[in-house]
Amino acid sequence: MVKKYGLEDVSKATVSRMATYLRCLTYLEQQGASTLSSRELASLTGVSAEQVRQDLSVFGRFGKRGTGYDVAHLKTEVEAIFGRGVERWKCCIVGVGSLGTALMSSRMVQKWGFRYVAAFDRDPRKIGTHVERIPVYSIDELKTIVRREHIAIGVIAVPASSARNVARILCEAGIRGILNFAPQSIKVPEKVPMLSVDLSQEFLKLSFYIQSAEQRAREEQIQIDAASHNE
Amino acid sequence: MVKKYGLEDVSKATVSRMATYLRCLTYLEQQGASTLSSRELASLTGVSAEQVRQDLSVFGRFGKRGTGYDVAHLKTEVEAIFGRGVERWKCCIVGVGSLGTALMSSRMVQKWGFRYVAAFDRDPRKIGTHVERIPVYSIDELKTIVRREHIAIGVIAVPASSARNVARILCEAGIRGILNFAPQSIKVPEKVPMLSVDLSQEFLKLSFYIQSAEQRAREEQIQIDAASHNE
DNA sequence: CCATGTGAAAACTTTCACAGCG
DNA sequence: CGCTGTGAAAGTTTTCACATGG
Repeated sequence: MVKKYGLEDVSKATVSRMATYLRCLTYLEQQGASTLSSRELASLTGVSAEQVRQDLSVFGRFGKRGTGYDVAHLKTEVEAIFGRGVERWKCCIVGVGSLGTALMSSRMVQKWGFRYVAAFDRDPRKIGTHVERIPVYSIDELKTIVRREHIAIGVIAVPASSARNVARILCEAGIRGILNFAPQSIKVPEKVPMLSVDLSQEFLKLSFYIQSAEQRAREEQIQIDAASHNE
Repeated sequence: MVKKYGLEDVSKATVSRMATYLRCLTYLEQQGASTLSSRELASLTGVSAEQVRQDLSVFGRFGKRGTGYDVAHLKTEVEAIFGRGVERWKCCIVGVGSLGTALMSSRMVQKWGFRYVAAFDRDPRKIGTHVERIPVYSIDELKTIVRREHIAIGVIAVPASSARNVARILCEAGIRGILNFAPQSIKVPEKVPMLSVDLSQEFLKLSFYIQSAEQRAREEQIQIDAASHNE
């Protein structure tokens, strides 16, 4: 039975992997690849082949038995799952600091149909200017502009101390989803999806894994030493 | 039995949540809080109280029954788990574009003991300059400088097309861990921990969740309409 | 004969329920 | 009496194994 996506709850992990598959498919299409097997896609993304097939089967049956998947076709299907073609997503960014500016200059994001139409800041020296051709407004104008321009996505790139207030204003303005880059836990109404990316947390996690890997390596070394001692 | 951390394999999700707890504990300490219960920490981070207790119990027993946890003490313990005090982590950044510059100016990262000591780029106009007081070198000097300075963490902030090559050079230089911000799947030896953050993937995931939430809302509306029609 | 698609088993994660301690 | 710490249950995700179709 072919499942139709949307209704059923797709796991977070699957959504995350699907985005990775899409990135790989884009890369492969540029490289001129025409077909690929689940095993190849698995090896490129670092998951198992069964996982790739299981993930894709949530959304439909895209492969040909004995052959694999058609790169261009699968890419189109996965793009559709992420809403490409349905509409172009209008975005705004709150906080025109170094991170905000870096996000606005990202070509990658634009490539997937996301488009910044406004930026907001509190600093009077920034208000009225343009960053990457995007006009910078006062935060006081946020609600009016988000409503008027039908902005779908709000990106929070302000310091932790203002993040909660910005999230509240975005929700009141009727934003459809939030991407939070401030190092602060934020509660939003359940109907407004929010994803948080905390860059400093990634550093902390990495340092944990480094210590963990090095401890494992030391323990293996002790095993080897013990074994050679018993020779 | 009190488990000692390090040896056992802690799940990725637990490591991630521990980093979030640490962020909250820092915030609470600044706010002057002295103790907190698992339920409070849970509510602040959006997980269940049992989850908080289960996560913490992997590393030890830090609470007092009937009272909860001492904020300052728990913060110290969690910091220790992430390697605070053990050493200060020397970092380098490869790719002095807008994202690289934004990462270098992040005060947050420095706060946790991470310290940039070198930046690398290919652009001759950037080589020899300083960004945020950090010297910019040619990528050709990477191996020498990483080895000489004992740099632990390499941050990849170059375009996707150069990411794999940069990762290879970092590994050859004996880097201990990698944080990859390039939208590219990279393979590194198993002994070198690597975390990848793909900003454009976060946008894609968010658009999936927005559509998913809005479809759910529409279906609920149909339910309500049907119910009122049957009155 | 090859590789997908998929039920079922295994592994893992979260929640539950409550014993035990301050 | 309240809240932690923790085995065990429930729930979820991943892997396995193989039927099915090009």
